[in-house]
Amino acid sequence: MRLATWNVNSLGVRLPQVLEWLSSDPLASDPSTPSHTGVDVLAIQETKTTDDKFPLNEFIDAGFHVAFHGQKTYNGVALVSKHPLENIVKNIPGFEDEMARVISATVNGVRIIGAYFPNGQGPGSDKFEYKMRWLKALHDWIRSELIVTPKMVLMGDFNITFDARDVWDPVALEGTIHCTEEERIHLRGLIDLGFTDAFREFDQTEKNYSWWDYREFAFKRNRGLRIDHILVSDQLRPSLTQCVIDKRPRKNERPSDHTPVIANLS
DNA sequence: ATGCCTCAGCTCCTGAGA
Repeated sequence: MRLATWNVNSLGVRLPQVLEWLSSDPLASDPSTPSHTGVDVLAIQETKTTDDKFPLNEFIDAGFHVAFHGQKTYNGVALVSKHPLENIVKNIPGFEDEMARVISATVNGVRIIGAYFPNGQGPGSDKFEYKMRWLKALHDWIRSELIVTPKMVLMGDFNITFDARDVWDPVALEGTIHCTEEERIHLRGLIDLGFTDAFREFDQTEKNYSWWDYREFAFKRNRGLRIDHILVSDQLRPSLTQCVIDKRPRKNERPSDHTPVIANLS
């Protein structure tokens, strides 16, 4: 089962790119790819669209099942799947939140959680405080969910780097948003529940990122961050065979500032 | 340089993103 996550920064703008990407072989550029099929489940973040305007028919016509949880202007998440999506849950149960950031469903017996973690703006801000509360709520919820469905994938735009390898200039950006110790403690807290960062299970080239600022030719200069992640639970880890970042969509015209991350489960 | 792009919306400026 091939899984992917992509912050599209407006599905209204990026829908054609998403459909094109889904219909292509997302790993064709990787010589080690074992097969040539598209993704089974794609988690989308920042749809920036209300549910009544979600392009449901476009995905259905392309042969996909879809679950979505949107809001006006900001946030919004969706799961696009070749297989039926069961037991759909929106946001973190018990955590009061007007923002649409999480959507979960079971596919082929695997619990899949797609999430758009808060940005957090900067340490000391109200938004940073919200990010910390949200991360705590996510951790407590995932801990209990893992008992129910130990085969679990948590993927999305985490808005947190693991360490210096995920940061184009770790010295200059130390302690800034996405790179603070407080955020990384929460990220490691999720790992400690029994997850693996799929990307680091495999040999990767250096300076391998999933997001680049639109400004100052950041992509061309590879000034990026790795903030989009796929975490697989301990029960799924033995079946993990590959994890790559597909940089090709970042070269599109009118690209998202994020690019997809893909993991393969045998 | 609380900027540089990009996107949505009570749209020709502002807030937010990361």
